[in-house]
Amino acid sequence: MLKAVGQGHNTRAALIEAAFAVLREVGFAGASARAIGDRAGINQALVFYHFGGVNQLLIAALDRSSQARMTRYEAALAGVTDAARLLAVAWELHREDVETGHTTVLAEMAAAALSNELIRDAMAARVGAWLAFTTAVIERVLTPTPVGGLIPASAIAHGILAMHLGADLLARIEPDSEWIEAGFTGLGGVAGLLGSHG
Amino acid sequence: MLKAVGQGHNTRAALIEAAFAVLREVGFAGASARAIGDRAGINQALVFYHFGGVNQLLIAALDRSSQARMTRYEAALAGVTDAARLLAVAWELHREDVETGHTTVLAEMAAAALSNELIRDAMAARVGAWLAFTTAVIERVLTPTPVGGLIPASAIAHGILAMHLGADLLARIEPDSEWIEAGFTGLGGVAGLLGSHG
DNA sequence: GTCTATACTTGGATAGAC
DNA sequence: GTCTATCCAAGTATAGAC
Repeated sequence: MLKAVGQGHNTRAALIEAAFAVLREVGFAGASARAIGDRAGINQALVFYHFGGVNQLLIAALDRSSQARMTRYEAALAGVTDAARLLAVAWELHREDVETGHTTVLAEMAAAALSNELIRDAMAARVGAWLAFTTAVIERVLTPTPVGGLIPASAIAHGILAMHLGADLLARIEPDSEWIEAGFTGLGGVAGLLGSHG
Repeated sequence: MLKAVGQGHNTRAALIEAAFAVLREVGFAGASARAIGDRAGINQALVFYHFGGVNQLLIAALDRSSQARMTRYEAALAGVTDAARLLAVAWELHREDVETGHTTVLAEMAAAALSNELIRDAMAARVGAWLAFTTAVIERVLTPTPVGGLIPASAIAHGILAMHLGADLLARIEPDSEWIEAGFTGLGGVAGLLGSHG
């Protein structure tokens, strides 16, 4: 099964990386084959040769982003069982996501999902995986606390993902993002308040 | 100051309404002058005559949407002072926003703000007003409770807006939105837990 | 596998008739 | 104030040379 590919793999990877960068910087509306090709220093025709279309390339970029972050999240949250530590790690992971643009790309693809069936289906698969993962973590950490019985872990997971995406949208307009840190530390206080009589 | 305008006002209003509808259904990416004109049964050239460009029309639609909802919110939240009632009213208002598409339009414009300065500035003004309003409500209701001292009202307001927008993005992909109601009722339970020893 | 060239489509925007 | 006609720019997609 030796495939005598030359530059093929490199080009594919370069296009995926460029697609990610363009998606991050000018969003779905600006993510044309030309913009991505230019960004990668590669002819726009190769977008169609390698991926069959622009949206398919964007989905490939989403997949790579999502997979990379999933590995990171799994590693960072593996041993976490108490709520205080979960908040600290989650805060760090969120910051990483925002700074590296992964959240922006996810939010842009979610926006694009409104009118594009291909993207919507691709997003459904990825988001489903994230919800399952987050629900499992929440369940593990929150079940023994008093909040555990009040809100289903799955509902909390949905809320976290929504907040994650919404925070990115908000940051484009209101660059002052201190509220997130205030929220994380404040939640720690609330957890203490609840724990003190659990 | 009698302006002898004939159809002008009607046309402007029809275009704004059509812009809202298109934004809601196919998002910013699909909101072209032609799409909006067709939707209104009006020639696309009038978009430029009346508004100077597509983005300006979209901003006018955003403004109308935002203003209409602001009046509604002010009326609905005027007399609310306790947390349980706030949750109930907020849940109803959120549902209205989602069903009528106001949230989707806001989220699409937020997505567009990434690469469009005009839209970003317009959004900044509107979002600023919403944050101020929400912060005031939160402050009034939450200050006397134990949570009041832990998280600044402004941070909570940012979180609520982020969740509002994020929930809309999520709903495009995961149509199952029961988690929101579960979250609202769950929060009521948490409030009770905190109040029982405040 | 990559490039150039090109056909085709859509969208922004303006000029000019009515 | 509204419409038709039109120009121009940008984007998708394919064919064919290398």
